[in-house]
Amino acid sequence: MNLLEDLQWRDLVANCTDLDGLGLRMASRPITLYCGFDPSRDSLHVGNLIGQLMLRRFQLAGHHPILLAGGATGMIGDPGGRSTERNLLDRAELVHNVACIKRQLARFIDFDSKQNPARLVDNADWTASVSYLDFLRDIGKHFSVNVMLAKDSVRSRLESDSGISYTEFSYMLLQANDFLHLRETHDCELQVGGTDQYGNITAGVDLIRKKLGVVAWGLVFPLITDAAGQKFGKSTGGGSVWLDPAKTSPYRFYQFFINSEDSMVVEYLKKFTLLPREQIEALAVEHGQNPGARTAQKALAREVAALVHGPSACDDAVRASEIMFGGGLEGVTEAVFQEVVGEVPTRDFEKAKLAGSGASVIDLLVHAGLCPSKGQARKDIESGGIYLNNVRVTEVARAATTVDLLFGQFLLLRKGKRTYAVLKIVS
RNA sequence: GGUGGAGUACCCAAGUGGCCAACGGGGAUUGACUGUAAAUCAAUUGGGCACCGCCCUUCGAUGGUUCGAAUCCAUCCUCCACCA
Repeated sequence: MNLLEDLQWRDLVANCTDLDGLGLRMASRPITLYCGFDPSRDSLHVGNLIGQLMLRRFQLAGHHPILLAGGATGMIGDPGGRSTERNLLDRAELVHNVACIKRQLARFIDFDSKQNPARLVDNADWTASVSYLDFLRDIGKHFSVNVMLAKDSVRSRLESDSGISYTEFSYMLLQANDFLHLRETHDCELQVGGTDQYGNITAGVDLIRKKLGVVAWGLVFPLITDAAGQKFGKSTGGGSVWLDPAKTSPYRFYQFFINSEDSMVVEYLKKFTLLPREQIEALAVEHGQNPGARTAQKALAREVAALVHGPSACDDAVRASEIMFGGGLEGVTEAVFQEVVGEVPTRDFEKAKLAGSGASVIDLLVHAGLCPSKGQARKDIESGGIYLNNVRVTEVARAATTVDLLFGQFLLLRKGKRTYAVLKIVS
């Protein structure tokens, strides 16, 4: 099974400018491809994983991946997939975001391969210096406004109340120019992205054909949704699932995938892991026979966490999960507990407040960020949803004192079955 | 530009002088069940407290009428529909 067949089996091919032609081209010799990443935030999230993995899959098959950080296009903003004009980022913020994202991308893909090392480029490098007049003459001349207006990303915005600014309308040209530039300087013949990028990608393919008279390909993957049809990783209560361990701890990241729904887990295994087909099919069979064992979810969470955070951090997350959901804290050593502390949100708390009659659990909950208000904290306790050191709190007026400290400096708070927070006592 | 209609809590949506912190639904949080599920059932869902009761802040904005308004009046802002 070749790469394209594998991608199709994984349902990762939503559209392609010329699948047969691309297949023939890839069969002859390695191809260079690129995928762009949006620097509108200072971290990528799980939604970006598919693109990164796509590059990784190509790299493993011997092709040459290029990761593009949108330092220039980020100044403009892609009009696709949104109903309103976006706020422009200032330059300093953008530079910071690009730097952060570069670090994340670099961790994911092999830059040291002898055969086909990945390369990282920033479109600001070739776009920032181009003059407006040159751009209009050399690039803009090749675009028909009629065609641009027909693209979904533009049309949906024209029909919306907020309309579209000239700035965002121009976004497509910039992305097309990126592809052209990479075609000329890096012999890059393929661009991959999400389906929402298809219009921009075909704009680049057309531009390359017009300017250079050569063929280029575009391949887009479907947008991933959860069982409710929501955008993947966005509606998780706590906001987006980020790749940055400071934003979403490896533990929470692992938990996110562990909680994948039965109906989706096989699809996720295909799309979010590099596991071979045979292994995924075996997991699917096992999952079908005994979904309660959740072997598929465990395999998925472990694979993805290891890819994103490394095997070591992944092991810690697994161990922390076993402690959190394995029952009480009996027999837990301080060393193991320390690992848990690293995986759940931790706040400092002044030791003096625990003296005498102590501090009320209600205040601790609010301080730890587990409850938004004292009233809510009180209600949570009344409904039996609050645990101190994994023991249910039955008294609303329960106060914590130094007697409750674990290992002399921690208080473990829990709301519901799976939401934990740790207070670290400082003097 | 003309005429008509609408702005209510996270979202949708009742309420048209006191019993309204405001029906109902969705979402969210918690509990039971369970697989750290799904489905189902139950509770909670503005904030504070000396918490089975009281206080404060909310119904587009600002003023006003009234013992008392989300509900009446005036002005303003914003959206929508129809006509030009």
